Amino acid sequence: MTMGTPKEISPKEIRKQKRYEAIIDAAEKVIFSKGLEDASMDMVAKEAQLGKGTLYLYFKSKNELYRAILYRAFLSLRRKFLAALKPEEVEGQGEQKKTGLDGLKTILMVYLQFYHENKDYFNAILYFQNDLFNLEDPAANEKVYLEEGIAAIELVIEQIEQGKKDGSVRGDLDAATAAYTFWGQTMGVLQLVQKKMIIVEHYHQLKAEQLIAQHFEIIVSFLAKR
Amino acid sequence: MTMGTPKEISPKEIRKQKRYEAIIDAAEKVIFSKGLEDASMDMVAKEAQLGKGTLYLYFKSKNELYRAILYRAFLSLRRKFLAALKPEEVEGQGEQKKTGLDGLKTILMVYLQFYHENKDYFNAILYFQNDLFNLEDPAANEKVYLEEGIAAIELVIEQIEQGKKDGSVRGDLDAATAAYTFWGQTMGVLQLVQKKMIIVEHYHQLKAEQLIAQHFEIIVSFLAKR
Amino acid sequence: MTMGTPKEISPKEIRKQKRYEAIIDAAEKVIFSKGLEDASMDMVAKEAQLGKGTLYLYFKSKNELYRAILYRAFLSLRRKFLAALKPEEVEGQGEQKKTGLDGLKTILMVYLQFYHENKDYFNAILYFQNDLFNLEDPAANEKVYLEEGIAAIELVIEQIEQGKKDGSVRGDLDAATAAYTFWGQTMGVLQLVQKKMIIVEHYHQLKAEQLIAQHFEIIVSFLAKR
Amino acid sequence: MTMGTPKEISPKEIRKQKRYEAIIDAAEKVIFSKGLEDASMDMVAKEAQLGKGTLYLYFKSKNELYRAILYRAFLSLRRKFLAALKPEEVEGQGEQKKTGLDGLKTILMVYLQFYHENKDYFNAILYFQNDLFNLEDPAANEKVYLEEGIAAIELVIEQIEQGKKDGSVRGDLDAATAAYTFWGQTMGVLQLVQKKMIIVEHYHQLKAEQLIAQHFEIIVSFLAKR
DNA sequence: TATGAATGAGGATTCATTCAT
DNA sequence: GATGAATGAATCCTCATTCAT
Repeated sequence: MTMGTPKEISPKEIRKQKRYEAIIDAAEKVIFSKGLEDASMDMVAKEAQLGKGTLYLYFKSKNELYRAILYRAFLSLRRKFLAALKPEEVEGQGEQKKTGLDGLKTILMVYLQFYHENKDYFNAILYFQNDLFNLEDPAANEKVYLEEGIAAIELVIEQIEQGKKDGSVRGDLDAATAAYTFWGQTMGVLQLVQKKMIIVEHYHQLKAEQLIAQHFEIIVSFLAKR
Repeated sequence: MTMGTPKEISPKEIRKQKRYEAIIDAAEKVIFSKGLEDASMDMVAKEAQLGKGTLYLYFKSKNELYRAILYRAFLSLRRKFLAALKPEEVEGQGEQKKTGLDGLKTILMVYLQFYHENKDYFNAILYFQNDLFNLEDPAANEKVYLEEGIAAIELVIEQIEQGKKDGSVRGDLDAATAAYTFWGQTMGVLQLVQKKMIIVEHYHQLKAEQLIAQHFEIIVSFLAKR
Repeated sequence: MTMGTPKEISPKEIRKQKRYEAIIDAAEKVIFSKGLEDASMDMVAKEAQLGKGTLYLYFKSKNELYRAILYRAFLSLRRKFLAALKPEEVEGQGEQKKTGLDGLKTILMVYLQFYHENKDYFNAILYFQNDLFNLEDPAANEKVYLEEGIAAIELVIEQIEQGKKDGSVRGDLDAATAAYTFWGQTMGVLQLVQKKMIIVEHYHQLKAEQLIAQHFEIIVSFLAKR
Repeated sequence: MTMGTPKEISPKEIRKQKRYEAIIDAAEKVIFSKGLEDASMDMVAKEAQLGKGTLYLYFKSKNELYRAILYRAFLSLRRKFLAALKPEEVEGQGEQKKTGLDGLKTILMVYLQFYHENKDYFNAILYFQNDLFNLEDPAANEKVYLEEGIAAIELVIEQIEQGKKDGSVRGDLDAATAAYTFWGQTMGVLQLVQKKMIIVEHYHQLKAEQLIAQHFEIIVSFLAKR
């Protein structure tokens, strides 16, 4: 960010950027605690200690503000993926080679961890998942958040392809198809766990961990099959 | 509900029941065409040709009305499951024995068909799935719809257990755990297909059918494993 | 309901009608004192001592409310026309025959009086006059106020035709054309008098009455020409 | 304005004046296309490629900006009057003598032409006409636009007086009174034509041209009377 | 001079629910 | 039982104007 030379960001720009982030911070605080629908722009403005109009200087609608949060959510998720995938440098041995399957397991683990530790961001993604979405309508620059999400999924695709190459993953898969299917399945299971576990527990005495473990097993055993 | 004396339902009761159903009919028409949020009680009342107050004699809130629809959705789904599972009586041969695995495949197929042919009910279920749910809050009698949903899942559980017995399904599964996991995964994949396929198609040129087929393969191959 | 005599308005209907009028009363009070733009529905509701929502039970928009006022304005104007045109029964002599020209003079006088004594209604009409109007958009039943206005103008047309017949008005006129032209001219002069007299007085030391008298003379002398 | 020393206008002054006009240009573009209410200062600033604050260096309010447009409108109208009144120099014959009545006819024709060809400016004047006006409130220098309007009317006054002298116009008129009355009448008829012709056409099958011709006839016949 | 970031008041409308009749 | 009139909270967004830089 502090690039050194070429760009020389003006202090004005910096202040602007800070405020931008501060508004998202405030929005997160309000939206995560009240829910998107029940959070009003007034509340966000108050939380951010800014005039309501100022919010609209930075985000042209409440939805845009939500998308900024979504962007953060996807970005955070992808970064965790990347961090976890980065070959660990174990002391004295250099890099550890990881198979594609290992990578996929890692991603899955990270996802579950993300679900546990970043419930708010996870819910933002979940909300998005359930939102009917029209690709055409928004100006191109508003789709950044979307591309961040796609980028996260592409990491899964890459690992599947890697696995196909290194033999850790069955070779007959279409990587993209499999990746999206896994994605959907995983979101579905976590949604169930997140929103309906009380019922499941009540009627069948199951624990979230069981479902998650089962899901994990299904995916991994499928990938590795044969 | 009116157990005890099965016969002698007063004509009053009958009229009441008819009106009850008529209101749900009206609610479905309105809600399915406008969406839950955008459908007002006024519209439902008009559609049902009843006073708005009357609605509240039968359903104590808009949500209750939605739940009645949800009940129908689950009921419809379960009936389709049952119908498809009923051993076909092929002429002259008596019943066809079906393995648990066959039953599970059938259920999955029926589910997919349900998704295609009953989008409205499917969406009702999907909406419910995404709704934070608190078991405690509603009066006991409002949970009927829930139990109908549970009953549908229990058909899955039964088939898994049947499969374990007849050897068509791997024996190490916990039936309930697997059933809920499958349920979650399936809802997740169909949610993705339903709400985000435009994006998936746009970025990775996939078709809904591919994801669904992949999902089907994952589940079946897992069940049958070994 | 209580049939008896064909019309027999139910007390409910009466209450409804009363409230309807009461709302318009309140709206007039608020709108005439603050101006249409600056009058809020809240203020009207408060003035009417009703919930804001109730207003919308009777008028489906603020504009509709304004139109109800406009209707009253036109109705009031037309009634004054009618009352003034009604042949006076002078004691002992029976009806006075009035020529068309007399009728037109009467209408003009009444209009001027209306301008003086019903400034608020006059301004409502003036505002309407300056409002771009689209015939197509409103539901038919919303145009009642318009037809009331048309009816007022038609009285002018009738008098011109009457005058052509009885010879008091020049015979080469197209009654409708003349009537609308007079209407436009009169509104224009009164608008000037109403809104810009201060300026006219300041720069040319004229009085409203002079302009009005001049206008009167122009019209009458034209009508009677030859 | 800058009388006194006609020469030596500093380049600074020139730049200032240019910018001043450029802002009005931008304002016209925006206001004429969106309407006064719907045009925002932001839009004007963008159109003028200036900072929003800069606008306020040249015009102390949005209204002031509108008045500058109004000034142009009146100026344009008056210039057209002047141009049309200027005695034509027909080749070989020297100047044509024109009577006052001719001049008044000319002015009326020009006005109608102005209405047709400069609808935007005409509407600006119309809007002004309908605006309640308070002579006291504005700083003296803001009334320039007003005086431009007055100047236009004074041309009418002059022509009436000229006509009284040369016998083409009846001698018993008060020139100022008549001029303002004509002005009001004309604005009224054109307002009707501009805003309500759809209705008039709908209910009485009249055409704008008919009303305008009728108006013309009324005025001219009145002026020339006897 | 020029800028443009910040402000915050302001308003029409909808709708689930109640309750007197 | 039926009704439907009444309620009033709740919310997004715009925009003229100011003022620190």
